[in-house]
Amino acid sequence: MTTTELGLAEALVRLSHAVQHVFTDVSRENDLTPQQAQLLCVLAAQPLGMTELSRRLHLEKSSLTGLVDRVERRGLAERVRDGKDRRACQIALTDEGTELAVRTHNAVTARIGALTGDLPAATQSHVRAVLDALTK
Amino acid sequence: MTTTELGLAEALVRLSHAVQHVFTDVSRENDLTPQQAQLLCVLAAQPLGMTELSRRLHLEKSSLTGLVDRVERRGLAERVRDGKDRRACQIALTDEGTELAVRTHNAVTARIGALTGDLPAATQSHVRAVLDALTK
DNA sequence: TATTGTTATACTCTATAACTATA
DNA sequence: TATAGTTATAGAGTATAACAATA
Repeated sequence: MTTTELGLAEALVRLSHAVQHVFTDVSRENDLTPQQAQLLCVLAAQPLGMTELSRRLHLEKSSLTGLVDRVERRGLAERVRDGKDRRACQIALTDEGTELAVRTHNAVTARIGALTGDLPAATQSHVRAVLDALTK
Repeated sequence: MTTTELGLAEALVRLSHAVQHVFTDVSRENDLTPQQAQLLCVLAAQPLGMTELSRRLHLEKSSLTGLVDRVERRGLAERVRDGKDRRACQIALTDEGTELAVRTHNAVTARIGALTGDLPAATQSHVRAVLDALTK
């Protein structure tokens, strides 16, 4: 039977929309577009070059140029020229950008955590393990 | 402990991004923007007015006007004037729009189903039940 | 007065194609 | 030649504010 499969896929899509809405709302409250917030969250882990960022965000490099321009103009990130390869640069968050990235990330996980908080701990860790396996 | 909660929330966010990418890719293959595809999928269930659509898509009504204009211009949907309330209209898919909505929906669920298909049936239904409860 | 939907305006986001500079 | 990133251009998506028409 494929009923179970289809049902799960649809549940994942619905869930994704719900998460998306939370992310959009939180971004807004922090005066960021969802795209800017996502960029900041990716860069919070480590600085990255344009090509690698493009790959991670599924965006054309030319689309990224403007996005990075705008967060740089706001003082949230900086293009740091690479010493070895003079074509390349690393996009690094400023202190303000890092602070905003952390705040946004925490607000998103807190809001989603509020939804999942009522689930039994065993259920939470089971579902988490399954989802981790899917996105690995 | 909050470790489990946070871990689950983060897993849900990662998963949401993965689903988002699938949705974007499929939309593209069907010559639609992700926003247009989402609109079509919502309308596939039933025609809706602008105010109700705005609520479901988390968009301002003014943003929706242009989105509906573009799908209407492409012949995928139509504004049907309401007989009772002459201010209102229902947005209804054309046959072509319905066909495209179904194709997109099926492609998305198939692609996500391919990811989840390896899971044991019991795991699938368990996770589905949990996710359904979260987005209810 | 309240509600339904649109218009006007200003940005942001995105892709394609062509480009510069460096490797 | 290939790669890193940008520019030019065009269109799509979005919000805010002001508006028209109907309830």
